[in-house]
Amino acid sequence: MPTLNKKTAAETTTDRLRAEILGGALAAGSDLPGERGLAETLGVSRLTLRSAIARLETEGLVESVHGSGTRVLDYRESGGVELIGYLAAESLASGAVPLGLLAELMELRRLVASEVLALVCERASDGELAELADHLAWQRTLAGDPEAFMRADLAFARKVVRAAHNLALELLYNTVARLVAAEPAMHLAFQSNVGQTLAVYARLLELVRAREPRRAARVSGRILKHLDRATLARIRELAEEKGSEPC
Amino acid sequence: MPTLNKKTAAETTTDRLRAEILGGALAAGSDLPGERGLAETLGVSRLTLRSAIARLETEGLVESVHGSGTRVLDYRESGGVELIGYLAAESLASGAVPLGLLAELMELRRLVASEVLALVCERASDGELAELADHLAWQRTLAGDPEAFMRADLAFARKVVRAAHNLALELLYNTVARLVAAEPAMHLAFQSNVGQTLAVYARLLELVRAREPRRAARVSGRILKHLDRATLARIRELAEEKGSEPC
DNA sequence: ACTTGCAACTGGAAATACCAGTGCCTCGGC
DNA sequence: GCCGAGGCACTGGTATTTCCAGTTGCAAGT
Repeated sequence: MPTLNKKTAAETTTDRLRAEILGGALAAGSDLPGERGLAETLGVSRLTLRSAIARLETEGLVESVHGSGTRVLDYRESGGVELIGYLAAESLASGAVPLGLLAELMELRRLVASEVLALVCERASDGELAELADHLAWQRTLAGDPEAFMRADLAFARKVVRAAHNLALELLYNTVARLVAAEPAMHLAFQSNVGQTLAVYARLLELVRAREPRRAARVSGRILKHLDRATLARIRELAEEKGSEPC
Repeated sequence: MPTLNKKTAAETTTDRLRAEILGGALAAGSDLPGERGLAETLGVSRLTLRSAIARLETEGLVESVHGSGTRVLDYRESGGVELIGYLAAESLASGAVPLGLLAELMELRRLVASEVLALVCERASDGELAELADHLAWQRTLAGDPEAFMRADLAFARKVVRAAHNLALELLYNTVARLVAAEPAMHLAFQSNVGQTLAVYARLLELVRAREPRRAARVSGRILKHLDRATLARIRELAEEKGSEPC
């Protein structure tokens, strides 16, 4: 078996520091300890630490100033979208029932989706729509395999976005798709409501076929809202089951 | 005067490699030269090169595999949102008239904005709305100073997004705001249409005050579409003027 | 012809030394 | 006593070197 689940030291360090920042252990506005000292504390070389810090800097969590130091920033003010994944995964893993951030993420996805569908109405070729239908038929056959289903689901979303013919949207999709695929905790959201999801997709496809952008945006928004609500409810059920089982 | 415009070597290297990838000089699917050789070619230490590559990896432009090599990826498939800035800036700087990507970015911003405004209708407190009005009055006084106006504009957008009470949306805003602020070429889009922009903001504020989400989404979408079109036209004018001047 | 294993690549990590900004703190002049 | 200039002790940034650890492919032995 090839390399598996083996994170590099730099990644591990990045995750650790990020968790401490998002968790509040490293307060926003405070200064990070010096690289030399911190490296020793964490048990890694200064080099590894630096690459971790560099990564956090691109994520908008810290800011390094040559000669001065490295300051922890407020992620609400400067954190990038990539953080959603970590935050949502945390809210899922903590077993907390609120699931606030996951709900907000779903809301964002929903809002963008309804607008995307409107664009698809206007711009997609008949060929692209046919391809979407084919994909959906194929995806239906994967309902039993959660992992494969998730990949198919992401691929479907990509095709939809691509049919909107807007590169900016496609790049945004890439970011979201990556974090969803990377965070195992997020997979739950895909496995918990397969049947209803497929049914909704079919309805959306019909909507798009009608080529009425305005209506598509409105109706799809409503449909997806229902779907998300059901999915969240299902996730809560599962969490409670799991929580009361091992006792 | 303190440090100014002084990019670190790693940043310079990152930009250079990114430009070659986005420009197609380094074809997607091909392998990057080995780190040792490439470092010498670029005239930097292997360490600096590595940090540049690490950054490109987080942006989804390349993929490093221990023992194998570093492969160039197709940014359309795996590039993150952050790339929009570089791509848009390039399309602006190249003087090309199409401005395709900038238009697509504006479209994305517009779609999200109209949905955000709908949320603001539902969730913003009266205090938040009042604050928005105050901010707008203040921003009006800055119409003469492009730099300050841009910052105020970004701050206004942030307040609007915050009033939607959705953290995921706020993080998305952070990403977009950062790239806009970082790319000088993008500032043009803010300076080119100040008067109309302020007028539009005032109308949007009225819309939100009416507390009718559906209508706000619909009308704001239309208004912003007009504004974006006018701004693009203005940018084209400026580009042509500048293009035919130095001859 | 197939398998096995050993190089010779690749990237990952470390230790060390040095460069370059910042800021405090002291010392000297006023 | 106050104020400013300079130096020193931090900070992060870069370079160099050495070694570790996967991956790949060729080549020798079966």
